[in-house]
Amino acid sequence: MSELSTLAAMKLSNGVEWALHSCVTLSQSREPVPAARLAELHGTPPAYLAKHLQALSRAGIVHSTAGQVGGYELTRPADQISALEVVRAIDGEEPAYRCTEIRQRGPLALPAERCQRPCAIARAMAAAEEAWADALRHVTIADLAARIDADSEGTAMAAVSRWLATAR
Amino acid sequence: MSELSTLAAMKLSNGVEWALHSCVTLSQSREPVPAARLAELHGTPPAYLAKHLQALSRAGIVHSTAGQVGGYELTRPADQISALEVVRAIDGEEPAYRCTEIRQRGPLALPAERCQRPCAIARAMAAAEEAWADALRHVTIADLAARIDADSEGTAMAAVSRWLATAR
DNA sequence: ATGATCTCGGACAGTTTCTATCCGAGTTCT
DNA sequence: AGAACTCGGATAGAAACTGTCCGAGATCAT
Repeated sequence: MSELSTLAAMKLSNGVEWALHSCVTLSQSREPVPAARLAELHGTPPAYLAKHLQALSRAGIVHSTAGQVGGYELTRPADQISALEVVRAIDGEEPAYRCTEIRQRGPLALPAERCQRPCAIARAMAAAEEAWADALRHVTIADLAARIDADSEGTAMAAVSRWLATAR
Repeated sequence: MSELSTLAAMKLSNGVEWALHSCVTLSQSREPVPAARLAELHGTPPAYLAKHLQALSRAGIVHSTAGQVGGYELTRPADQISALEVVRAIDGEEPAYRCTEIRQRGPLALPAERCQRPCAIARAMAAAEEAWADALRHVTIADLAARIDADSEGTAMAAVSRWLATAR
């Protein structure tokens, strides 16, 4: 009788973590930062991180510049970019719970005309996701940077700025 | 310039929907209901639904009985089973966001002794997931059944009970 | 008591999604 | 104008989800 529990879970794409850290890092530099440099700082595969940065670019969160002095930079001040925007840019806009209209199938199927409002189960799941989104909507990249700095007693962000400026 | 958006999203297992509907259905019957019968009612693949019902059984939400008059039944009153329990049973206990400790990697890696508290980004994501869980924790299977019944003006649950009792 | 029928339970493939990588298009500096 | 460096999308590999099958166990009829 082994307590074999499946630890699958509502998996959030791994790139979300890298994207959030990248945005916090970018908030500490006014000059464009190449993807390879972000990958080196975060210890992640360069090519794969680049793919996620492209998603941020498409979402209008960062702006990319090509060429020798190119790289990525935030399009707006860090206090005007919410964590929710970043998560949605990487993970997609589609809700986690997708109702397949079970009530319209089987021997007790309801007619479509009586299913204009989402079913109660879908409503409950949507409300939960809205609570999740609200929590992330009110957290900005600037907030995250400030908290990380506080955790390190004000040394972390300065160290990042210093590292970004050196060894270009 | 096609607005090609990736609609991947924090995908929640499809079986969550079937499990929630199954629990609502089981709340309308005091006798065990076979998996094949639930699948017929919901219009889902019988064998695959059975797989998810096994997960509910392992989580202690339903009790299975073998044999000719066997099937699944709820282990507790429907007002003592939260939607969160059902979702967790199917989708797993692991949080959606998994921190890989980026701060401990790269040239600016922090020593492990200064990383006993989760990093600020992980804390923000955990808080959002806790808000999501709270919303689902306060919704019971009985609530869902009552709301579905209200949506159909009090006919849906009676129809389910009637269908379960017939054509055995 | 025995056999047959019906049930659940875990082990077995197919398909989609995520992970990871490479090379071409465009831009800047020499 | 040439060279070096950057982003961008198209291309393989791995993991997870989706779907299915057959065996183990229990109940009812004989």
